[in-house]
Amino acid sequence: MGKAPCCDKANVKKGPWSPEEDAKLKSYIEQHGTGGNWIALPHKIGLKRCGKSCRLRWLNYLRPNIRHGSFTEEEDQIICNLYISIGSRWSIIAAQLPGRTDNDIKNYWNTRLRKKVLGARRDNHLPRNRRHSFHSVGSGNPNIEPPQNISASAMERLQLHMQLIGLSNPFSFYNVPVLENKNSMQTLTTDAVVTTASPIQQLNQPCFGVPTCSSSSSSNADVDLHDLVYGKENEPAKPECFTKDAEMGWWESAFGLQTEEAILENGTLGFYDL
DNA sequence: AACTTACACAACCGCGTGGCC
DNA sequence: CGGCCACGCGGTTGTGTAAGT
Repeated sequence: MGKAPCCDKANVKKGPWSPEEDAKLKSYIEQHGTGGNWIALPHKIGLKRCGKSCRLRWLNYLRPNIRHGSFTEEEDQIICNLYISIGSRWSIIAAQLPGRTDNDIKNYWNTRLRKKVLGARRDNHLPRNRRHSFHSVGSGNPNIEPPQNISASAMERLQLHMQLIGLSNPFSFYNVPVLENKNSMQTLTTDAVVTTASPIQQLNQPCFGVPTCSSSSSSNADVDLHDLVYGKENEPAKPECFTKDAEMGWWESAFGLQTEEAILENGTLGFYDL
């Protein structure tokens, strides 16, 4: 017994929205709101669309103050930092980028930013259901087999993290017996990353690649996230928010919207799910 | 010019969660 | 307390188009 479908699939239209449909939905919601019931909404307007589809269209496209178009360097950095910290919690990441939708950010990460950070990939030749799998994430070394019990997302974040702390081979630690299984990995994560400092403190550490206020932080092998994304050459001026007063954490200066306490209270930071 | 490949973005699907009865 | 339902989220797929051959 499966879950009941949210709508009568035989009688709903699928595919791209027409301008007429957009106009209907937009004008109705602007006048009446959603009424707290997306399922009923398309019937009220006379749209042959699933309520879920209406909701998605509104949230991702029709809603006021939506920003489309290219992402700024500052947004790139925020996305990268948060992805490392919390993984693919796109809605949480989107909450830090006013005007951006989770869908937008997810697409942007999957199609462009990931390549910027982790290197170009050529996996479109793979069947759809094999895209985004771990092996295609560009470690560049086919001989290194990742452990199979770690999610692709987690591995990707680990890889990014390793790049940021300057390890040329992101999987080199698999040579260490104690790290060969996920439990050990969890131990590593828990002991070495999560509990040694508050998440905010961790993020203020160079190893998270955050462009700290002391931009000379890149001692020895540390790699600045900005360098990773944009390269060291032609280094543009860093966003002001990342070079402000040393007393202001990068988090506060970058996000401003939420205090560290609020973030911690919301449980939105930490090195999740590795 | 025609065809193929790669890319970007929109939209769909299925599942987890929380509110309500 | 348990079941139902709608919502929200993240993963995945579809589609249009630009770039390459």
